[in-house]
Amino acid sequence: MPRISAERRQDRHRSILDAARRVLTEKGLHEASMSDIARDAGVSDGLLYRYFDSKRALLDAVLKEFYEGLLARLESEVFRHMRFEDRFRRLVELHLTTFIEDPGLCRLFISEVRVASNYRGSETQALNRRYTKVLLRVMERAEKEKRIRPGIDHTLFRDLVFGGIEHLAWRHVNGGRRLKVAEDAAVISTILLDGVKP
Amino acid sequence: MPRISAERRQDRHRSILDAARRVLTEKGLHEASMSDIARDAGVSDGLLYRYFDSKRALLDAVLKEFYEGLLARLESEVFRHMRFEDRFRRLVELHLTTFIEDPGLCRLFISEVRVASNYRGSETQALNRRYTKVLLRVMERAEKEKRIRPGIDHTLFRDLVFGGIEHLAWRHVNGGRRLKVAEDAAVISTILLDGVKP
DNA sequence: CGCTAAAATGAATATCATTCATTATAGCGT
DNA sequence: ACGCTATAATGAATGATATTCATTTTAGCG
Repeated sequence: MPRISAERRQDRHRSILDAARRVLTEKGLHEASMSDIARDAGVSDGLLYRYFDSKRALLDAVLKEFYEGLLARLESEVFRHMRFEDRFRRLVELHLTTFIEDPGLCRLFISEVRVASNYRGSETQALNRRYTKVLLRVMERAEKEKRIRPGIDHTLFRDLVFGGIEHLAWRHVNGGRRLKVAEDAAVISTILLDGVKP
Repeated sequence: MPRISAERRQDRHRSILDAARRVLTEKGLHEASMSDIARDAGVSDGLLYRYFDSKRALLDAVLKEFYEGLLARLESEVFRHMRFEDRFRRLVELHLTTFIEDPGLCRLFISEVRVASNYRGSETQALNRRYTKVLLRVMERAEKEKRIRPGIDHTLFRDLVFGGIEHLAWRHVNGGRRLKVAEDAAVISTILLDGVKP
């Protein structure tokens, strides 16, 4: 028999998750201490561990929520288009948009999660898989309809697309070259589409 | 008047650097402690700080040495070829080869250095710039000779190339998809070259 | 062969993540 | 309304580890 209501537990959970998102995106994983997060959430240090197993679990939870939103948007937007080229362009544009909208979370994901030693097999990796799977689905369809040249390794092309965009966007996230979404998306898409044309 | 010879100082420096490379590539930055490195080098913890300012400085020194080797090789190999296509293919192949030859150092660079908050303006970034500059030089020449379509943003294309390869190779470094250098390099090069053809 | 400045040491310090003994409290049964 | 108790919440203690610095050792000159 629990002594606090499910609502209260949810509220606490949310306060902590929100605080973690704010503090982690602002200061980065290593600069942000658990005490910073606890203070921001208005709870004691120890309580964090009744809601999350560890600092990393907290980070993972923040990014999981972020990723779920991205995934829903990507899936719903990309398949509105019918032609391969339009789908691909929309995917590139949306992916770039993410970096503009949430540089802090993108930075966190790239610098702390994707490269972590425990990434393989994690829930975050599963989400990342589903996210990039959208492109694979788009390509399978395109190959059937002969819109792309046969014999291209889809996973290799996927890595080229997401890796290339990420690298480009990283400079934006770090305050280097400014990203102009529509324009850059068009250039990237054109190069990559020409690269796989029949 | 120093009480040890320059040779001895060099030897110590090298022992520590070698130990750091071994320990850091094997255990990763956070799992490896300064004591681990000191033990491997056969010196006391404190002495590390008479040769390097901090753990990060040690990491940077290890990667600087690594990068200098890569750079020398890239510059000497790529410009042996005269045609744009051959230069580009060679660059892609060499870059992929690096991930096969030194997965530990590549992993360290990607996960700990390129994403670090103090990367901008660092010596390592300068080396990275020189490294990727090779591609920019190749492209400038190619554009003058009309081997690539005009109006392509070279830095954008550069990010696409290095980002794409890195992403692909990351799976290799992490024990995922196995990299077949010659074959994968050919596929990547073909896609990207077709993408910028006049 | 002692002297001294620099090299080398390793115990002490500071900073966290995490744990856990202790205290506070929600809400049930009476 | 009022204890009672299981759970929530706390925050000081623990352990790990980067870094510092007072102390010890040593190279090699006069």
